[in-house]
Amino acid sequence: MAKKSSKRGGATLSEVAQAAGVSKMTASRVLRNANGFTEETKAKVMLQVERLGYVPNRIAAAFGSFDTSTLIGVSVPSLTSGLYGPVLDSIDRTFLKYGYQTMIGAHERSPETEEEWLRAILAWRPAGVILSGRKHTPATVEILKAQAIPIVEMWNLNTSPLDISVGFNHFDCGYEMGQFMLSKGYKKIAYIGANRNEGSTNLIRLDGFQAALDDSSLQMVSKEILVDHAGFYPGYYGTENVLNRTSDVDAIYYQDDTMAVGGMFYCQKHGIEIPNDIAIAGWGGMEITSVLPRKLTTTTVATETLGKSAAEALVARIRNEPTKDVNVVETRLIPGETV
Amino acid sequence: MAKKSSKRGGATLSEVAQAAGVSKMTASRVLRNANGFTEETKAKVMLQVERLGYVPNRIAAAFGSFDTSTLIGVSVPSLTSGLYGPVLDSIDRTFLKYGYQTMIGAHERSPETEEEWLRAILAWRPAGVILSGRKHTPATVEILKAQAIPIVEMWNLNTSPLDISVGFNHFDCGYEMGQFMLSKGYKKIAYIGANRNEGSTNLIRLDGFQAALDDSSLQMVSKEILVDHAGFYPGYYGTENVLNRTSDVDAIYYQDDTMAVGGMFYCQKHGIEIPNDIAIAGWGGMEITSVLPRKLTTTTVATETLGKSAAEALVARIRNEPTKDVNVVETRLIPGETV
DNA sequence: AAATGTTAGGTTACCGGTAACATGCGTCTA
DNA sequence: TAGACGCATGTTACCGGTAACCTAACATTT
Repeated sequence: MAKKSSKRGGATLSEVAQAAGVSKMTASRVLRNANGFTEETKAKVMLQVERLGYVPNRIAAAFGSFDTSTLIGVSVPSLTSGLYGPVLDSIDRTFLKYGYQTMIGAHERSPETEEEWLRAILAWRPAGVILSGRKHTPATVEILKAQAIPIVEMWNLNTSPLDISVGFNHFDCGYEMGQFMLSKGYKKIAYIGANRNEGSTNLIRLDGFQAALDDSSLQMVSKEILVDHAGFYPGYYGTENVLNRTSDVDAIYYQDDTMAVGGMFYCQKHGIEIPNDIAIAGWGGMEITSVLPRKLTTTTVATETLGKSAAEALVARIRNEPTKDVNVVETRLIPGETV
Repeated sequence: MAKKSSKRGGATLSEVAQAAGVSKMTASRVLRNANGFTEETKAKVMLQVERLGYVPNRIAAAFGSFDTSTLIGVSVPSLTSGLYGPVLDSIDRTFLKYGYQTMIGAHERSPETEEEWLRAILAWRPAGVILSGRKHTPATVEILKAQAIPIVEMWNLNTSPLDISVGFNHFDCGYEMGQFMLSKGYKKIAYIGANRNEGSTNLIRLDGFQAALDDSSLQMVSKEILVDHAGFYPGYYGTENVLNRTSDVDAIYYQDDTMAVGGMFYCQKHGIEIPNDIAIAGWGGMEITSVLPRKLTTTTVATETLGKSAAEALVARIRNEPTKDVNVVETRLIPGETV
């Protein structure tokens, strides 16, 4: 009977309107809570909405008028990392509160994947996008300019953002930790990290750390950057590498807490005392630090705040409310007991 | 000049077609790689696509014909958990390979949030959805039936799924671990977990574990289920609670590896030897286990496989290819050295 | 009482693609 | 060589909402 069933399941607005005995425009007004209808009319419409199990077709709505998009694209390097999870949770919750849906993509730390993802997401005409990572392909920048939509660059603080930047000052994190280590008298300092590509913000922390050492004219004794995701095992393994190469190390700065914990376990296994034999420090203030036998020296970052701020900045920009272009999210060095 | 600029940035298909000197239908065919055009025509169209920076409007496309949706909704309890991350990464990658976009939502372990999210996502008329968690509200089930779209229930194995189930057999995981502990002679066994609500699949593992104990007519000496996310600190804290309550415990089964590690740290701090004084076991085979001084007794789960299988099953169903309704993803008990 | 404003509600056109069908032209077969 | 066929391409209608505009009824002002 149904000729092709181009329509699936749900009723359409017209059907709801017809059942309620009003025009579909009136039904539309009721559902959008625009004004121009009586309580009585509203009741009639809502009754039919309920009865017919009407699910609005956001596609048609978005199609008709571009300003109505409730879609936000969010790109992160990875969903696996311990730190992006909380940020995404926070972003997701915040946008939900404001009535937006998020479409998350993982670009695996490659600007090319990011570009590919961006093309896909822009095809859905989102109201705005959140990007992370510091490098974009030239094409990415071109496309974004052409579409002229609000953009938040998140995670790394960018003083000349495409549009809005919300992030941590990674350079300062590294610099501060470098100074802290130096102030404690360490002289034979190593760095251990793990990166999949050049654009990673972790390297900015290394730059800051290096700068602190440079300021004291101190050479780093060893630098190990594994081609891998940051994690417990890379930390363990990286430590092994560094200590096999140069036994003369008195402090190690790790890319993040998971790697630092990996290093701690290596030291524990090999009878190396922390911080007497070797001092270690991480970054991120991850949950595991709360159970370590010795409080880890690290930098805590407010992932929840970052996500919330990024989302709120984007919403404000979408709504043409005033917003700062550059937003720093606070980080705090925790002295701990391992340095 | 532009009257309202309802259009943003990009060129439309009509503009591309006009520039190429063909009808928009022909341009559409070229872009969709449908057949019915010469190489020469294709070249003309592609040239203009390139020149004008054309980004197709997926909304309009999806609007016109419902079978074309390339959108997949994926719902998980949380983005923060260490285990869902890899699953999502894997899902995302797999769908990308098949030309679908994913829209991820976190439902915070509440069926009500899941329902809310589902309504939002269905408004976008996705080609299919992946849900996790075992409980859905009655309304959720109603809505899904009305929409008649392919569904994968993921994470927990469900022998009578709404459509397709891809998951781990949590009951067996628990049962196996129970048997394993019993086979090692432990008699005073406790369980420590952390849940935010009733629907959590973790409780199924507990059921299985309990069943193994029941089979040997053994009573659990203590059971601690914190109202929290699973994590290192809840594991630490839960252990403290249990051991303060009953010192007479010789083995603890934890909800997952993070909690087990938290417990390990508690024991380490209090001079409790593992496994001599207390045996511990976790679940998940998380990355941290690779650096522990003593190999953790746990159950490894193939998160990558789960994500890939879930995505592939959904794609097959969408394309009307044959698919099994119930797909078990393997789990493996790792004896380790802590039991 | 006429002019004016206000408000609920209807009408029309359109967003940008794609399915379905129509057309026109060259090629092959009987 | 007529007729049938195949193939590239054009034409039309439509998807489900919403903006913009219009109308009619009633209230308010002068």
